[in-house]
Amino acid sequence: MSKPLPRSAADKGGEARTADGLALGLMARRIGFRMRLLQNLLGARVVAAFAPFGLRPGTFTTMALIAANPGLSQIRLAREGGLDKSALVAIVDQLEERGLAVRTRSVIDRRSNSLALTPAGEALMQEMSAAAQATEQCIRDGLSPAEVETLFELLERAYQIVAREDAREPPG
Amino acid sequence: MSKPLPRSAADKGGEARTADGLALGLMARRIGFRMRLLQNLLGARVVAAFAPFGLRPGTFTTMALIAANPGLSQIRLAREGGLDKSALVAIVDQLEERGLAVRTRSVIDRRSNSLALTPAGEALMQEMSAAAQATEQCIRDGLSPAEVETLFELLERAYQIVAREDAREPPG
DNA sequence: TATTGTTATACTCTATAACTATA
DNA sequence: TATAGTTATAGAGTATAACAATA
Repeated sequence: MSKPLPRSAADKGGEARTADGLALGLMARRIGFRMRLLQNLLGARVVAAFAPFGLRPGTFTTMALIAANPGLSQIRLAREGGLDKSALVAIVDQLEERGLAVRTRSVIDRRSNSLALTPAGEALMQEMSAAAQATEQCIRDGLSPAEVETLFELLERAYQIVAREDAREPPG
Repeated sequence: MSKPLPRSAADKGGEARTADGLALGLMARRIGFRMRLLQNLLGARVVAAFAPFGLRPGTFTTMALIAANPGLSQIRLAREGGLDKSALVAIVDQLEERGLAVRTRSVIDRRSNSLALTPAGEALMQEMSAAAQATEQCIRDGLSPAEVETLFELLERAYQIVAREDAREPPG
């Protein structure tokens, strides 16, 4: 408690601060908090970028995961997407109403739905993906290509580390 | 659109997937989404770690920012913390009721409150900070010290890049 | 006239439990 | 008996607007 924290590259030249000059204090060395600061900014951009499409970020994520995993069931999508299965119902309803996705009863297990995007859904997803990537383009431009890869790699490894530990002993 | 994405270190050996094997598709190259995957896991851990204290993560963040910025006003704290000023009233109320923080009218501008932690608030914040750091310890253990520093540095630089661009042209 | 803190209100998300049809 | 999807409902979180005190 009395030992000083090691001075990191991230706060050399003084204590780490927000863009408006607020000191981060104990939050400076919290990975989760540092990610959230960045996501607060990116999230606002994504909401604005998706507004013309009339869909929310979570709905787009749902579309992208369906597209990448044809025949995906709602229960699995809910678990992986970090939302409740009941919350997903409204999202899939909305996608069906707009003709972007379809539910078909699974022939293997008739309790579950096989989800798939329609061609219109595929097309819209590609458009929205481009809009979403544009919100992060400044990061790709401001970092070197190698640094961008390093960021992806470190986020991936951190995620796998935590997921593996959770698998042994869930947090909830 | 027809150009294949460059194969990155983060998804070498095949498409990037969640811990449960779901393909990420277009989300694989989204910095915001990759951070959110990790935060979904960390967030559940932090909520569990804070439950014994009877406080939520946002309340702890508020305490930490007050501690690092003595005399902070509610309006500035709300702006920086990414929440509405009206939402902050309930949080500060709760901190005052539990004797963890105090409001004093600013002598410079009597419209604004100067926020400060009480000694009890300082002590609890230190305890909660240790509990929060413990939720991320496996990442610090699983990555090398240099990699941890690189992760902090890249998150910091990405944040500053986006914040600087937002300052020129806000997204909302 | 603009800003800080507050209150009230409405809206959205989320969490929980129950219900059905299948297994 | 357990699971996938659905529905209903209640609680928490968030956003908006209005107000009093102060600048």
